[in-house]
Amino acid sequence: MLSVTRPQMQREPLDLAASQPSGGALDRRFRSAAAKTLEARDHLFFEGDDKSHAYLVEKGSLCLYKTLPDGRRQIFGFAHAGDFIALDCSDSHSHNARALNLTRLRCLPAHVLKEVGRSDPEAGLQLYTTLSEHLMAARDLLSTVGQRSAAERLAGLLLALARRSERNGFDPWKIQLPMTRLDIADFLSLTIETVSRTFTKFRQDGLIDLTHSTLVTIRNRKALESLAAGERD
Amino acid sequence: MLSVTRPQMQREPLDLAASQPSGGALDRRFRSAAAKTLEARDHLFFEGDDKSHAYLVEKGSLCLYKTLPDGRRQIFGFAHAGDFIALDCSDSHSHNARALNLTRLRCLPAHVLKEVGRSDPEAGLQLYTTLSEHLMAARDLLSTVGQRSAAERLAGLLLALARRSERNGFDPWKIQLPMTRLDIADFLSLTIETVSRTFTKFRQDGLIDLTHSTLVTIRNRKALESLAAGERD
DNA sequence: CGAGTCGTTGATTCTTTTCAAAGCCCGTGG
DNA sequence: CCACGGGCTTTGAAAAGAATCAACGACTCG
Repeated sequence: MLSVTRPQMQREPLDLAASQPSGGALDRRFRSAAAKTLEARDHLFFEGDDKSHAYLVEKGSLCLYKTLPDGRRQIFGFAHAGDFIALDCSDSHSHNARALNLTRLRCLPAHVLKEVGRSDPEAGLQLYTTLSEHLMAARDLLSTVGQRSAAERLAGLLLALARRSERNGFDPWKIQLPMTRLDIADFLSLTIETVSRTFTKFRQDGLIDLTHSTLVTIRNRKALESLAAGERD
Repeated sequence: MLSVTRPQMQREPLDLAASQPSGGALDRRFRSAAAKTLEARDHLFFEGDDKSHAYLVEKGSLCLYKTLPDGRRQIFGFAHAGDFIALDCSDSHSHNARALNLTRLRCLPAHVLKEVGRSDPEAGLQLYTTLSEHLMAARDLLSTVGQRSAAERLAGLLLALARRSERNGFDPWKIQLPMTRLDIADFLSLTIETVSRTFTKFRQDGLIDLTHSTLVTIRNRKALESLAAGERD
């Protein structure tokens, strides 16, 4: 391994949605755009589709993913209220977007987005910052998936969800999972069995309670944090 | 697994450097900026450092990586001549950058970059496209690392290097590896032993020749491509 | 020539996946 | 109200793939 003699600052890993306090100049453009509603499991778009619009999530949540020809799936993020989707600059979508539950979005035509980026410096800046955050999120997930064990990955996800919970004014100790085991597995690059077993292990070790398969109560945050930090016990 | 009934278009996986034909408006800004030279193994910057500049590589190559507290390392890209580094919009560097060999760069002060993005629409657009490409590269690598086997990952890397070779006017069948086994391992999230064994296996199976550990000749491109595509034999 | 770095190979271990089966939850309909 | 069915989750046993530990070989630079 490479030895680096400099101190390292770790960003919060797995910050699912790098959503800033909404209300930027870009937000305003979206809020006046056409609305759209999706049922659970509906796709907003598929990989390869022409990119007609960029989107702002107003309510609900979606998962963003890619698949290999044989069906293996990699989720690289979940988008929640306040998050932007498909901000990148390409003519066709580079991934799929599917609603996890009832979802409402605002749809800004792609050419308008490009025009806004050019003509409105403030919106352009927010576009730039948001894209940067998406990039950092992707790289963080990459190093999580590439370097961490199953337990470390799941601990990181639970803490990220807890932080999100807290940010939204909910109890940071009780996490209502918005996604299934399969979604978690495909996000963390594990199988559902491994995810399930890791949940069970966390419960047995007293790190969490599992009232229900979708309701996690954190019992030992310290332990989860030290796992997620990746210090290799 | 999720069943999607739509056709899927795969982007080229592992396009290491999404470098456009240089000569954009952004390039011009950099070319007139201060130059800097790094020896092999020198760091350009570390994670957490204040971001003073963004960079354009003029000659040589660097690797961009993150490390966990215990030293595990994830390389998420290599930057070669014509590539931009640290274009993202944050006050401190989110990763490390280290020269693989003798490297020359142009350094544009961060505040100038921001100003250029705001005031020069054409440069702003190139900034936007380049950042988008970096984002797609990160997501591609994520799904490679998350979903593919060791052989599939290495095949993908070799083909990406071959394409780069070709793009630069070199023989697309002979690849001069610019990085060590450790770099490859940390890029593909494998160990050096697994990388080495996979090279050996490719050689034994007649997919490549290994004149030297850093000189790969492609003998069966079809087979490599079908591996890299990820169709699961 | 010798030290050191990098790469290869072998034997073994470990984590995670795969395959298989059973349990649970929840909505539907009798 | 309870039985039935289907999807999701859990659990177990076996297998596979990659990591780890260890040793050796090749090449480079003093």
